[in-house]
Amino acid sequence: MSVRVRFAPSPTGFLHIGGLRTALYNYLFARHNDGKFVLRIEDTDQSRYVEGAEQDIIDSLEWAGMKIDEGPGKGGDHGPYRQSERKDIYHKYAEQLVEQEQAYYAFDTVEEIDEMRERLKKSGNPSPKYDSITRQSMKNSLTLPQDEVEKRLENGDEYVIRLKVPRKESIRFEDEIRGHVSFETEGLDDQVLLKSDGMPTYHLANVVDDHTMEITHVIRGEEWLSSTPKHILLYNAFGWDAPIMAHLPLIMSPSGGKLSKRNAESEGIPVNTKDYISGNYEPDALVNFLAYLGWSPGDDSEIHTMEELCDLFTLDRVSKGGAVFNYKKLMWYNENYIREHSVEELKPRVEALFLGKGFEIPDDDFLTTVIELLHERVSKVDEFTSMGAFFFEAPTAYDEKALKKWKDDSPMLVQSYKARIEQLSEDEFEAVTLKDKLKETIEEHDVGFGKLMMPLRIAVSGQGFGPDLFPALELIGKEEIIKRIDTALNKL
RNA sequence: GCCGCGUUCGUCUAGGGGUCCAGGACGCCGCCCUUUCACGGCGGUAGCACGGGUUCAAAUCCCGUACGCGGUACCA
Repeated sequence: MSVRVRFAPSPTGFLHIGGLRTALYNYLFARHNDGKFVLRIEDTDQSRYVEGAEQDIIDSLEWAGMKIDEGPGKGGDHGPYRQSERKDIYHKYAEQLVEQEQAYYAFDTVEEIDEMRERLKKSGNPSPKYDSITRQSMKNSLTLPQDEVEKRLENGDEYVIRLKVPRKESIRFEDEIRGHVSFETEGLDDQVLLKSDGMPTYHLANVVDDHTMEITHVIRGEEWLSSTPKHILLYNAFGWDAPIMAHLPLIMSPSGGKLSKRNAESEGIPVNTKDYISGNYEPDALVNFLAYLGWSPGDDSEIHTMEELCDLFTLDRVSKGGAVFNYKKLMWYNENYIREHSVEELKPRVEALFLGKGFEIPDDDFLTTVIELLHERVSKVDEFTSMGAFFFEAPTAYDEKALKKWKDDSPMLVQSYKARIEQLSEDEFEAVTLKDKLKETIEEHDVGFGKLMMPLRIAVSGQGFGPDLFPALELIGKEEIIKRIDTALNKL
């Protein structure tokens, strides 16, 4: 049987980075096994539906380099791939369960259920359930006379369909990642399968879809582990074989807890994939990083392309414990990938970034040189424009920290250097010569290299760090450099 | 509360009874390279949650405790 996996997010907002990793593991597993990667949109909660979320999911997957085999907009033999378009299917299956007496209609209002729970709580039951005991005193097709049930149905009274969860039964299953897992049905509510708005709940829709879409492996976050017995119960009720389950460890925030908008952004970690896109992160770096958050190939390797990851990925190497998101490691990956990308690869993106900042690029050689000069020093592609702005315009301000290196003798030294390079013709204004002139200057005044270097760098770029200075001076050109030195001498 | 899952350096992890006084990576620190900033190279720092078993031998197996996380909805 060929492998089919699915990524099944709900369109309730932008795609979360944890969701992206779940998608990634599904994708890697599919590719590794020559299987299919299906996207299914779980839009059964109309109140939480967010316009544009589905597109965001699709865009995010594409950006990260995951190709969908079947899904909305893409098509396939198992559609539709949006749950809101499969209502009839769920109805049919829910009714089937009622007929089989494995489920029943319930007419209780939310208020009535709350009341029941409150009452039981007061009488000492800490976690009251709508279960095999309490359902006997509620308004449902198990307690109401047959004709009243029919009348209510005909009248169009609101109802839900609930699963008849057995009273005391052990549900055991094998999880690919965790091994043996078992739950008792005691402690489970009679799950609502069909909501009063006609939509299925996650549990029903998920099971029906996974079965009808012929999903072989369910790879999802650990937050679903305790729902799995409900799903097993459903598979059993339908007489279907359950797919193989694999529950992934959660991605945690450095401050503790499941990575969420709240606890992540306060740590400087973007949570939505779109933030990584607009933040100019390298998709292959993020993918590499995410793959290693909860999985490792077992050797000492760290850097792998998507293709290599597809090759290496197996579920038995996924770890069980939650993994804390390490932003610095992500940045390390990002730097690595930038360095691995050639100047030619980088060029269009960097050009767009510079243009976006309103800088005019004189010619292609100029851009090439700028990128070459900054290539090894940049950890995110947008730093080309922050670190490299001075190639295009004179510094508008001088970095305060850098200014500490602007000492009493700095003006004199800079002045002295300026006098020397002013003598140079345009042709002579090149890196080697400029460096020689600096040597001459420091020798004359008997000071160390840094004594002149730093002030010069500050005068020209406004910063205390940056690319190799002499080629930068050459690129910017004599006239402009002299001008910047004069300005600095004036201001500082 | 109840149920479930987890726990190896600060973080991601390797390791699944002897080869482990625990290996790699990020971070941090130091040195070298570079008369600048980086890159790079080299080295250092730091860990088997705790307590009981089982065994000649336990990071590895079992039990318990602690801690963390998740779930407990007509949300997914």
